[in-house]
Amino acid sequence: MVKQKVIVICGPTASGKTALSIELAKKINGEIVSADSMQIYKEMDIGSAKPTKEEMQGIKHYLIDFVRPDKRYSVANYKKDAKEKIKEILDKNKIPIIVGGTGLYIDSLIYEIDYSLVNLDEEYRKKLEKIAKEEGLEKLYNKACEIDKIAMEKISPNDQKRIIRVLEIYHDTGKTKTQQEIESRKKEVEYDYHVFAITMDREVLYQRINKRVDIMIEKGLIKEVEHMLNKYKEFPTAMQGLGYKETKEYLENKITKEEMIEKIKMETRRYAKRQLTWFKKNKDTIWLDGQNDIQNNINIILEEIK
RNA sequence: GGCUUCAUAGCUCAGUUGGUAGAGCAGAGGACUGAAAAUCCUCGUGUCAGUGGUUCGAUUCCACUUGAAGCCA
Repeated sequence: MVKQKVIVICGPTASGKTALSIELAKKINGEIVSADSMQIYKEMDIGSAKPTKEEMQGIKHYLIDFVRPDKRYSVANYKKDAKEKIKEILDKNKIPIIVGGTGLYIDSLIYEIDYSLVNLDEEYRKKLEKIAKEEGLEKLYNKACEIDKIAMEKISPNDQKRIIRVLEIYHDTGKTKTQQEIESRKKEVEYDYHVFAITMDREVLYQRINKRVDIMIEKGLIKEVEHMLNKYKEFPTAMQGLGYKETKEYLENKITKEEMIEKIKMETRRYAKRQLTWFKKNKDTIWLDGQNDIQNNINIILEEIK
């Protein structure tokens, strides 16, 4: 049986994914599944550059604006939710277009990674974090090395998150991370993914990022963050979003407004760089020039998916 | 106008008792399997303001020039 086509459009922040994907969806009768770890959150509209109703032009968007900022959400949830939405769209005889900048989320789909093998034990994680803080990360690092020497060759003694993950996997399953990763990729990839990535001249991209941050401030990013901080108590992941943590620092009088703006710009530029590094890894990706005319890029996509 | 201080990497500044120099930040490259807008790793040659002088040798000492800051008039 021939696999059904799914289009993926990725690329760094501010590269023009939204505009391109909506034009494409109009042209091919598609619907959009977002792959963005911040646009999932409700009330985080300005800072996450969520597309507005007008921008969407009637094109249906999924996995945007549906999680409370005080809830935890992760790739595992995303993989499950996105697979559901893809199926829904295909059942309507439409073409799913995955659009976003979160590389990890995209990879969970295109490599069909199974996250259901391990359960998250928040209590155990907290316990490990406490040990790291009080007795030193080195203790956890050494323990992780005993459990999974192979995985630890690639993990720095300073990388707390990944060290803890090695221990978590072992704690929950009795298996090493190395074993678990092999098992997580046993399933055959269900769809025929065509991956497109947008790039452009670094200088131009950075200018677009700077401009976009200025616009976010004008649109009321500070008010948006103020509102969130008043409404919710905890932010397991939402407050690590770019623009949000810096605005929070400003509201707490830790930095000036100017420092906040510069910091958001700088961190966003760095983020864009990391995104490009991630997307370069996939050798099957077809690269599009974001400075090209949108119709041009759509033609390239149409040619590729014929 | 006079005096003083300063002029070193894109920025902020160390430093060289005279043997051509190094941090932080910025920037670049990379990694990434349940926090991923997160987390982590690697990377430092620049007419040491300019021109002369002293010296085997000057970014370092001296003179002048230019620029900046401060003080006095």
